[in-house]
Amino acid sequence: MERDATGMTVGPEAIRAARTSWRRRQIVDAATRLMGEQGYHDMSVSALAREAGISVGTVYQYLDNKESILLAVLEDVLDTYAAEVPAAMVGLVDPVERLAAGFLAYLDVVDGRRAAAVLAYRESHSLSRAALQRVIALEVATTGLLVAELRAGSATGALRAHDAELVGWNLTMLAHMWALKHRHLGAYRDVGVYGRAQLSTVLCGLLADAARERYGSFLEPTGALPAQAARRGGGSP
Amino acid sequence: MERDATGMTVGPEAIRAARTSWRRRQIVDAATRLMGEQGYHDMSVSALAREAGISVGTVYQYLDNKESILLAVLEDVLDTYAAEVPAAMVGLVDPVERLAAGFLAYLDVVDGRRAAAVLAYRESHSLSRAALQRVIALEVATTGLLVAELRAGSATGALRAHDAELVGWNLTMLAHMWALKHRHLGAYRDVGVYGRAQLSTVLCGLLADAARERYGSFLEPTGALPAQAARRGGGSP
DNA sequence: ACATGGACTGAATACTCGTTCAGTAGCGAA
DNA sequence: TTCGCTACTGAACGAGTATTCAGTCCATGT
Repeated sequence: MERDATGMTVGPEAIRAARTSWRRRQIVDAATRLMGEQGYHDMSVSALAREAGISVGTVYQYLDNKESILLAVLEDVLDTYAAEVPAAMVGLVDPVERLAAGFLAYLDVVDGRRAAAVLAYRESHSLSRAALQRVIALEVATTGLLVAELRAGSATGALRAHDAELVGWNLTMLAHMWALKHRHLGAYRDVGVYGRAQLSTVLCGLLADAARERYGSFLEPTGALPAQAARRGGGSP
Repeated sequence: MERDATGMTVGPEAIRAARTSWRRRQIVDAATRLMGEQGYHDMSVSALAREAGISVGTVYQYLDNKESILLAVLEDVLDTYAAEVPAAMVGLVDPVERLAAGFLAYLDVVDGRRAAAVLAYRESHSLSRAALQRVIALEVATTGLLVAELRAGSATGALRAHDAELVGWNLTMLAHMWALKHRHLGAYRDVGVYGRAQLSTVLCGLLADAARERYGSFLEPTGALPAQAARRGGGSP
C-alpha cells in the first residue's frame, strides 16, 4: 500500500476507503436520528436514504441489508463507550477515582446520544444471533472495565466486600437509566448532577468505613440538591 | 342487572362479559408469548390467532387493532405490579419493612413474567401518544408506592436524607434489571437471592447509622454469596 | 476527443401483513 | 322443523416495503 510523507495511505484504494467510511457515517448518523424517532421497523430504507441525502441504491452499496444498518448504529454507540471509558481513566491510579471517572464518562456518552442508548434496549432483538453476540460482547467488555476497578478497590481495602460483577452491572444500568427514564428525572437538570448523585448513592453503600473520609468528595457532593430535587420532582409523566 | 343468590350477575349479558374476558385473556396470553419471542412487529396477527387457537376475525372482534393488543399486554403486566406491590405491604407498618416487601414483590412479578417486563422497554414506543400516557401513569403509580415508603423512612429517621424520587426509580430499575440483564446475572440462581442482594446494596447506603443494627437482617443476609457469585460469574454473554 | 469503469440512481419486483366482511355454524325459542 | 341471532371464520383487498438492477453520470487516463 502506497503511503505519502506523513504516513497516510494514498492512491485509489485509499480514496475508496475514505469514501466508504464517509458514506457509512452519513448513513449511520441519519439512521440513528430516524430510528430514535420512529424505531427500527417504522424507518423505511427509502426514508433513511432521503434523510441521508442519497438514493436507496447507494445505501445498499455500503450496507448489506436493513439489519446491518441497525448493527452499524448499535456498534457505533457501543464503540464510543469502549473508547471513552478507558480514555477517562487514563492517568488515574486510585481504583475509586478510576471507577468514578469511568462511570461519569460512560454517562456522558449516554447523555450525548440518549436516543441511540435506548435503541440498544429497544431494537437489539431484531438482530441475528451472530450480530446480537457482537453487541453483547461489547456491552460486557465495557462493564468489565468498571468491574475491574471495583475488584481493585476491594483489593486495596477502599471498598467493602461486595459482588463486583453485580455492582458493575448496577452502574451500567444506572447510566442507561439516564436515557431510559429520562422523562422521570427532570429534577436533575444535567448529567453532571445526576451522575454525582448516583455515584454518591452507590459509593455510600460501598466504601469501607476507613475510606469514607478520604473519598468524602464523592459522597453527597451537592448536599443541597437531593432536597431541592425532591421538592421540585412531582414525577411529571 | 340480575344477580343470583351469591351476588354473581347472571343472564345473557353476564355470559357475554365472561366470554369477552376469557377471549381477551386467551389473546393477551398468546400475544405475550409471541411478542416475547419475536417482538411486536414480527408477530403477525394471523400468527397470534393461530397461537391463541382462534381465527383472525375473532381477534378483531375483541380488540380494535394491533396496537390495542400491545396495550392490553403491557397493561396486563403493569396492573399486576400495581396489585401485587400493595398486597405485599399489607399488615406491615415499619416503612423500611414495607419498602423491602414492596420491592421484593415487584421483583417477583418481574421474574414471573420476564418476557413481558422487557416488552415495556422494547415496544412502548409503538404505542399511540394516549396509550403511552396510560402505560407511563401506571409505571409512575407503582414507583410512587416505593417512593412513599422512602419518604416515610426518612421521616422516622430510619433512612438518611436522600432524594426519594431518585432512589425509587433506582429500585424500579434494579427490579427491571433482573429481566433486562438476566443473561448476565446467571450467578444468582433465583430471584430471592438477587432481590436480597440488591436490597442490601441499596439499604447499606441508605440506612441511618442509628438504624443499621435494627435492620441488620437486610444487610448482607447471605454474606457468603457475593464471594461465591464473584467466583462463579465469568460474565458468560 | 474518446473510451473506460466505478459510483450512483430510482422505478420495478415480489413479496408480507393489517384489516374487512360476506358467508357459515351452532344454538335456544317458537 | 324453522326462524333468528350471535359468534366465528378465513379468503380477499389494499397499502406498504426491502431489495434489485438496467441505465445514467462523471472523473480519469489515453
